[in-house]
Amino acid sequence: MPELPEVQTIVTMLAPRVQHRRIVAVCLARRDVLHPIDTDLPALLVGRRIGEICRRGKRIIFTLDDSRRFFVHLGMSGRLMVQPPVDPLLPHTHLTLDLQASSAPKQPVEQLRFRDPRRFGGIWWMGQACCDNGMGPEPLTVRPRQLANLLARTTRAIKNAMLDQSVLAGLGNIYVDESLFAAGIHPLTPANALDGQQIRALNRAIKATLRRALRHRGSTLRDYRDADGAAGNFQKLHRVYARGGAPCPVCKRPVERIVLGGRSTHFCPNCQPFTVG
DNA sequence: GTCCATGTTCTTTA
DNA sequence: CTAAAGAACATGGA
Repeated sequence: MPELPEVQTIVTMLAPRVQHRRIVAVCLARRDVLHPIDTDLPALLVGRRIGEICRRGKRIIFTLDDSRRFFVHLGMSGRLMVQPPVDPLLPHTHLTLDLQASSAPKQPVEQLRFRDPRRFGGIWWMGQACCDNGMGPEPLTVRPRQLANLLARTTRAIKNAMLDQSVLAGLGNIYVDESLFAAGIHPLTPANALDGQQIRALNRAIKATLRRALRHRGSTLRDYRDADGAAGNFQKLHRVYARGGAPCPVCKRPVERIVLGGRSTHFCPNCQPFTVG
């Protein structure tokens, strides 16, 4: 569910609400969302203050005041919300952190809650480690030359290459389809067959698509909610994603839906012609 | 009952 | 051997 714009929206909201607050209690409802599974989370977290919160790919990285870190990945259905303890605890709430009230600007005791019905997401204890191993560059800042080098290394369909987090970290099914449409590139084009002009178009399309999605607070198809439980708005502006059969917003011919790598892929055959060479 | 889903990782195939 | 394709994971909604 959550791709870069959704994850970034949550991080931006979370930062001012949890930064510098002390964790006074930890409730882990089930262990299998925690990695390594035998991590003693209460011992590591209780008494610590939360420092910086940042995003890397689709990961939300929390740095503690002892410079140790953990990250949360939301998987398909994960949510992170900040709410008062009196709010009813919804099913599939796997982790709750009680955050101390601060005295200065009157701030109530609040809880940071992680819910994830499908449990594709989870919490990863990092310690002092860096989590960049095997992760591709950030799509918002990757240089065209770097993008060209990454894509030249593989013959896979460009759609599959862009979904690979070791190529680019943060894109998912929605933003790959939307970026390829904006760039006018057919999703089945072999990644190493893109010419210089297509690479430049794709580089611009990825950044423009992500920035627009960020302005609209991400896409809510079904599960995604921000840190206050509010839906995103960008789904209303999708041009091809989940619009199979609907008219292309540019040429009005029907958007096509195919299955690629076991996942639905949407494109306009007219605006994204298949050309190799 | 069936099919489908925003992600990742392990297994199988070429 | 490597790269790529496919299956599996768990739950809920249509």
